[in-house]
Amino acid sequence: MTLTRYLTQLLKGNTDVLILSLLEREAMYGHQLMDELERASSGFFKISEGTLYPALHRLTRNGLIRGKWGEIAPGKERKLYTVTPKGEQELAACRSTWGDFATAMGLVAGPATT
Amino acid sequence: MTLTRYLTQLLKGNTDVLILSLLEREAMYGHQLMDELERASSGFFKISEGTLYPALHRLTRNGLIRGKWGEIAPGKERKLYTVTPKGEQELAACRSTWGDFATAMGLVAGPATT
DNA sequence: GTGTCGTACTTTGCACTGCAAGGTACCTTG
DNA sequence: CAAGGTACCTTGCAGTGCAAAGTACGACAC
Repeated sequence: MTLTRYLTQLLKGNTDVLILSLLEREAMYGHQLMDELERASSGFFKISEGTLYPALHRLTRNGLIRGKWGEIAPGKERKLYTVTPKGEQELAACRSTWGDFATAMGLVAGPATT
Repeated sequence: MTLTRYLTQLLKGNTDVLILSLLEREAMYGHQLMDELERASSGFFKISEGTLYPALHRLTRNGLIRGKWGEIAPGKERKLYTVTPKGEQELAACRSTWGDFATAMGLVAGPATT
């Protein structure tokens, strides 16, 4: 399906924004993020581990989030991620950019007389 | 600038949709598409040749558009592209997908209390 | 205890796309 | 003729999503 490919490309870049948005609400660990993302988007977004973990490491490397091992329950160690101040700024900037982008898309591809 | 990188990633996949949308209105050739895209988006989208031509060839290879050499004026040969029926269908599908994607983005990253 | 399963984290290799840069050809203008 | 602009094409690199494979550990059944 070529539509699947389109979706894959659409996700590019937005993965980081989605992760930051979720972490802004609440600190989470990897798999929790995957589940929350799917639920928050009503099942629309389903990212795989091969997408999520590299993204988390990338965001960490860029100083937008920070991960700390912690015990979420007796005997349960998880890597909890939180958004840094720099991450907050970046997220705000990306939201603005996304708005502009969506507007421009509407101008060009929008006049769908559908 | 990391925002520039974000924009680059956002464009991924959408290049094809933008090109199809413009060609749906009117047959055009390469450079004309670059100019029209910039104008139609109020200067927001500025794609380079290295993005445009490979995209045109990709769309042609997939049977979504068709290019024919023609004389647009005495002594001026240009490669004019038109959208095929398959391209029209694809474009409609992509528009629908784009709408769903934008909606999902709003659900997750939307609550910008900015 | 042992085996099996599910959860959690990580990494590798591939596929796709945008883009800077370089190349060719033609027409126009000085 | 030289210089510049327009138009088309190609190459090499960078960034990202993803399938797949690997490791580790706790929970459960037997």
